[in-house]
Amino acid sequence: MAVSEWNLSGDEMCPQRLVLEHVTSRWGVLVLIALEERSYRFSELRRAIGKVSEKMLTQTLQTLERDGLVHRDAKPVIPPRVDYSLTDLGREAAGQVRALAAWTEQRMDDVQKARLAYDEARS
Amino acid sequence: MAVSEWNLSGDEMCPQRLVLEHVTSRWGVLVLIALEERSYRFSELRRAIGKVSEKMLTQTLQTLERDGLVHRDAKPVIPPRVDYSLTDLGREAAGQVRALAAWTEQRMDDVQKARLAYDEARS
DNA sequence: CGGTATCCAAAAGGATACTG
DNA sequence: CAGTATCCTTTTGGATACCG
Repeated sequence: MAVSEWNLSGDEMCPQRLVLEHVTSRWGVLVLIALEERSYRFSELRRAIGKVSEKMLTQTLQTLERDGLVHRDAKPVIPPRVDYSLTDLGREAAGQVRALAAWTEQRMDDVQKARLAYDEARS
Repeated sequence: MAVSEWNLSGDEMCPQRLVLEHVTSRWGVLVLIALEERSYRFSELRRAIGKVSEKMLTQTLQTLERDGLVHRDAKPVIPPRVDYSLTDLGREAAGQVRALAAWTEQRMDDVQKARLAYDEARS
């Protein structure tokens, strides 16, 4: 696919670009990596991730569910209990995201050095 | 690395997370994929990508240059000529990003189906 | 040509209160 | 518990004007 086709046409993005944004979004990345290990309940996931607001976690989970990456299992009990897990498609996505995350971790030293050199050259 | 460590601590993100944001940012993705093919001049790159403003392209290129992913070669001529290319580190990053992009392209049909099913179930 | 600086509109994100 | 609804703040992005 050509570079220019990954861009906006008129006012909207191409659909691929949207999925890419969803899985690489601020909380999307963390949700996918967390759920790759095991399934989580809503509040449990919220604590695991750390500082995400209810609103953003809900929004992120709904987006990923709609894209078919996350499975939502709401048990009809009181108090409510909802379990989230990855679908097969979601596991593929999580693998890709984790690869990218692992790369940044692996090359972080090189990036830090580059930043120091860059800042140095300009001070 | 544990999930919670990929998150914010106090007010700032962990450095890995920042690099991840840079390479997966709206224009960062397109810049990396474009420069993976060949080097570009500023305006040429702008046309190739399509609808990016000067400001955002400049900002994106500076961020990626600072992270050591993009090499900036400013020729001392009039009119000015600046060539952008990938560093070795940048080529690695571009490979990862392209893998993720290729995945979204490959699985787009499944995602579309999931979306239709999701919307259907709620209408 | 390849930027920088400034201003403004739009979108993302968070705090709080409320509900089944 | 797991959300929804509302309001408000912060961030992002683009248009415009100017400079070396």
